Amino acid sequence: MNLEQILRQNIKKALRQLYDLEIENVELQVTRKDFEGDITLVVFPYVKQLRKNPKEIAEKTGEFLLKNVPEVVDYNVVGGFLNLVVSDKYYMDFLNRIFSDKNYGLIPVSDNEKALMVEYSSPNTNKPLHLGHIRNNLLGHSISEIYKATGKPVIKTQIINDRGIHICKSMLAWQKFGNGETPESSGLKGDHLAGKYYVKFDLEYKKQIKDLLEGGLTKDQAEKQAPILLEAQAMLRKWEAKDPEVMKLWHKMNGWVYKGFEQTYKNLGVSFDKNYYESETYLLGKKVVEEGLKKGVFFKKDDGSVWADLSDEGLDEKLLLRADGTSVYITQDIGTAIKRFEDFDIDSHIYVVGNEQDYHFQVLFLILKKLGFKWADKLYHLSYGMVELPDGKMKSREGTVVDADDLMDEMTRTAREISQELGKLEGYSEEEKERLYRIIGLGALKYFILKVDPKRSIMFDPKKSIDFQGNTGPFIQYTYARIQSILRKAGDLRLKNFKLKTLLVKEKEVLKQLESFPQVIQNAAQQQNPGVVANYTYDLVKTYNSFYQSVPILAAGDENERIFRVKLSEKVADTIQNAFKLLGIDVPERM
RNA sequence: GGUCGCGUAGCUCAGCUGGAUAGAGCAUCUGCCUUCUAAGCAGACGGUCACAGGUUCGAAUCCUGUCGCGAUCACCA
Repeated sequence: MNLEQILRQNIKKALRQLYDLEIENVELQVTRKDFEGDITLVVFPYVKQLRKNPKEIAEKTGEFLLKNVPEVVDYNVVGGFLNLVVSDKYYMDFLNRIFSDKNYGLIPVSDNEKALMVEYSSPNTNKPLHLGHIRNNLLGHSISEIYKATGKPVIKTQIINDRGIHICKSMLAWQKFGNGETPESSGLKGDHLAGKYYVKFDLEYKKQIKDLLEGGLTKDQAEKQAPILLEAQAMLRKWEAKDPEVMKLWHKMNGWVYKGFEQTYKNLGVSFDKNYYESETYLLGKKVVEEGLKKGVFFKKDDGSVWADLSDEGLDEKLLLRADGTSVYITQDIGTAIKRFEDFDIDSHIYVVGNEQDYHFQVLFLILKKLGFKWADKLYHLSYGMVELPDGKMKSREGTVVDADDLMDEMTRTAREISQELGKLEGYSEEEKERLYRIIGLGALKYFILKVDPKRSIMFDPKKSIDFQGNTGPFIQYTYARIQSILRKAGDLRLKNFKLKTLLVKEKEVLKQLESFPQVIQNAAQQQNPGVVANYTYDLVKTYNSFYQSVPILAAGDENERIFRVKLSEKVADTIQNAFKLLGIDVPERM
């Protein structure tokens, strides 16, 4: 039982014995810095029922706790706030209790609980990944790790949008203008190569539209009749008919792209347990929709198209199958969801997808519920905000996207420049240095993105570089590295036992921070927000640095103090590492 | 127009399951490296929590309305 539970229990007991009052909620909060104490009970909620003044209730309760709870060694009352002072011994025992647990705060994944599936990334295979995908990937990876740390088994997946007209566009452009160019011949990463031809298609398409407009066609006509678009549509039909030539080209170019994605994912530090491909699942949904039609869940219009009527739920009618029988986006998602629950023993599913698709998921979940799937109310959309540039949203057509690979390289470059300027890496090989620059550069990038509440949009200004000072990844990594330096010098002090009478305020502050880590993980999972972990880590580090700066550790006069402070420091470092693991950020031994 | 989300310091963000005087970082300014790594620490400056009502002992937080920004309402994905 932790301190908070002990206190809650005893406060209930106190009110019962003192006033014969049964209460549900005990409102505890961390005592504000300007007051003496560690934990504060707010007694206002009981005032009305008891018809006594808050000060008296607080006094009596404080007295009771002081007498009956060994961890409470003093109290004071300010207005309706009862500030409790917790014994130093409690915190020293706490440190001893958690010290040898390297995974402090992380609950081992349970083997008898059903898994949660998390879908993220979901790229198109016609262009490289950009900053928007980075946010998506980091959120997906981090939320998976956070759930695992609460003991929940997690299966990470992505749906790869590998078919459709947009894929044909880059294929066609490569066929027409590529002259057989390959990643090997050009030195381009496969996904960038495909992206290059996707852009080429668009240029040519625009040119043809312009010509047609000059030839006297309307804008609408020109957009629909441009020869290159007609060719792309013809190619899609051939693809659906499994034309060998087209399939061969499709396999070849997608192969390039997958290789490129693999490298980007590796650099970003994310991975998947299972891939789903749209080309393999897009037919599944059709069957289910047709069954739903028979059961009367959906209806057919005169032209033969199939719809879901969601007007009872306050939404519109939604198309599920076109008049010609072909499927639309949501049809495929229906099939994919069902397949996933068949393929794996999962009880819930999170889709990490941008908030532009809020409506889509609302509809998807409703339809699955209408179809009678029990798990339909265990589907969640982790909806996150867009990454915006100073002049608006990223638009791939307008060339304003921030490329994922470029950005990671740039972050590494910045880390290298700063490191070299500071020049603290004597004795490191070039290889070790380069690895370190990556850790720091990516740490800055990942923290920058993950510290923000997912539902908010992020402002990214390419002209301003991401900070490496203040509330940043490198700041926290730096604290970790500094502690490692101390631990290297501390020898076997960490293994000894300490005997102390009292703690300094700064020491106690750090221990209080450490104590809340497990609860922070629970909150982060519950809110599906890695930012909770990021901000906690920052607070922990701030508190530790303040201690570090004002209290000698290895230079302390008394050996018991040295032992205690080394152990405390080690535990802070462990916790930084564990917290950052949840964010997918590495920590360095030196920097 | 309907629906959803957001609006906190010059900028980027915490705080939002109601609690004490609204917190950080960046930027600007002041101190601190002969002692464990100064990517640090200590401090100053900076706020009508978009606005107006309401609920409450108490509202940045909950409710209603207004304004502003964004997304969405496709036989695109």
